[in-house]
Amino acid sequence: MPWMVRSRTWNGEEARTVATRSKRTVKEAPKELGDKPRYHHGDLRQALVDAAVALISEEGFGALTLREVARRAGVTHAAPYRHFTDKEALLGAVALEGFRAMAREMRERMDRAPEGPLEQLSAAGVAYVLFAVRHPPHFRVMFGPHFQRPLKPRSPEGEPDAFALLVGCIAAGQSAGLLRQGEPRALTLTAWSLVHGLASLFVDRQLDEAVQGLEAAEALAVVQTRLLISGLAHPGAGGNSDGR
Amino acid sequence: MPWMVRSRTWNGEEARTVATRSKRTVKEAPKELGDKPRYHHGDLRQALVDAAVALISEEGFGALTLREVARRAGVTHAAPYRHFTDKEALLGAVALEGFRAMAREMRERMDRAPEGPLEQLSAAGVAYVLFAVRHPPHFRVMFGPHFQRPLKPRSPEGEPDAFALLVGCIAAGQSAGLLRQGEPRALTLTAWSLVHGLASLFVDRQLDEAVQGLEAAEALAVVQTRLLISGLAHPGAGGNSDGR
DNA sequence: ACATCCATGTTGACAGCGACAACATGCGAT
DNA sequence: ATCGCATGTTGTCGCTGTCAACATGGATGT
Repeated sequence: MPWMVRSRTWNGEEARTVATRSKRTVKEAPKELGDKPRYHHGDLRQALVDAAVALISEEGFGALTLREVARRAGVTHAAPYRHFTDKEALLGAVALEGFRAMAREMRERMDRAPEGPLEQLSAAGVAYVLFAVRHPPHFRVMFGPHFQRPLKPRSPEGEPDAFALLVGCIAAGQSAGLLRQGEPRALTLTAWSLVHGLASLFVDRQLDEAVQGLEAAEALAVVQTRLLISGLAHPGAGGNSDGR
Repeated sequence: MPWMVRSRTWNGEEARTVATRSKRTVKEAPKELGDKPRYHHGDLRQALVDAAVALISEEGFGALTLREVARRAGVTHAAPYRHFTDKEALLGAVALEGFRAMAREMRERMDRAPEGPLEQLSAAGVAYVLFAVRHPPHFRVMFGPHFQRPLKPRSPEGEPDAFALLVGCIAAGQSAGLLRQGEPRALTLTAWSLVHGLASLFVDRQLDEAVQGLEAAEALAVVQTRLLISGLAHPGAGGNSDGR
């Protein structure tokens, strides 16, 4: 997962171990060998988050078990409780990581795109869909039914989240005269719904088998975003005028 | 849940019992009284599906337990295995019921709408969103991450499913000259993504608190569907032409 | 250098869960 | 009236989430 940044110091050897060791018990290695298992892990919290993501990706949501996550991280079954109050808190950390990474990927793709508001909107929408396609576990945890309370998606730092990026694009397009006027929140919801729906359909495998590849997903996202923009750009003649 | 039709014979007394008894143990009533608990339930399969939906609605997904479902249906913990091979099979029955009900609600609203292809498309889209808002447990099970295999959503009988209804509306609008020409599948995917995204955002409570009511949801769905149609109706000038 | 504190990890336990096997019951076909 | 088999029950197993009590060792002040 190269898009992931370590928040604090990270032991590379342990990271490789986590990525390599699949399901075997941690006790397989004698305690006196070269990769000595230190009593204190170093960054167990991040290791648990990574292990949870990998486990969801490999075995599905039904296999997501706090004990298996601990096993993959090389600790005993109660160690996660020193970093997360319960299973839902671990999933909350995964979701927060996802929200931050999605906003970052959107910002990066917008930086690489031309400067026009429409191009920026297209880049943001495509990046939204591509994040879901590339990181289904994060996306599913972020928007799935796994939390009791609404789970504030806003990133706590000053960086704008995905929704704020879309809002900014729409507002810029409107003030530049490139998008139809009107309630900005309605247009933003349209754009958000479209990209979110497309991403959800991809992640939940509701689409044809032909469009399951990564480049196919990108092509489809580009086409859909272009359709969205050309629809939102249309200035007048809004809808059928019957009041029903 | 008045929209639900019983597939086979259904004992009204037992149904009321299931709807009324919340969490108490079935053993509370002596075995010799008026509502004698028959050894054979009558329609335990449907009762289990109903209990699962009610449980998800009341306590959330984390509380969905085969044993609690059995408890609510008034049977012991192993009885569900006579009707479903495992927990996933019970959820599959919930999903199938949801797909059928959603298609039916869409057909009903389309029947009540005016005859034009655009009005039919609008009715289908609004009904799609409203089904999700009114029946979140079904919607979440239908499109959630709860199944290992893709879960064919097509209804086995001859009735058209939700996707087929959208396809038909788009094709009719195109042949009537009311929607832009082009690949029908792309336009259909646009419409599907929009309504699916809007429905998902509603169900997952990602929207502002102000738009959580049922009538607010319907108003928003109407606005969004109208935006979609006016966007798709625009005949030419499709998008920015740079190849990125 | 060294004692000490406390964040971090371990061991053990408990109730609840999914799933299976063996058994019991009674509806419906004969 | 009988009786087979679909349907429901009882008992069990390994696993899970969570908590309490205990163990370890890195950081800190002197």
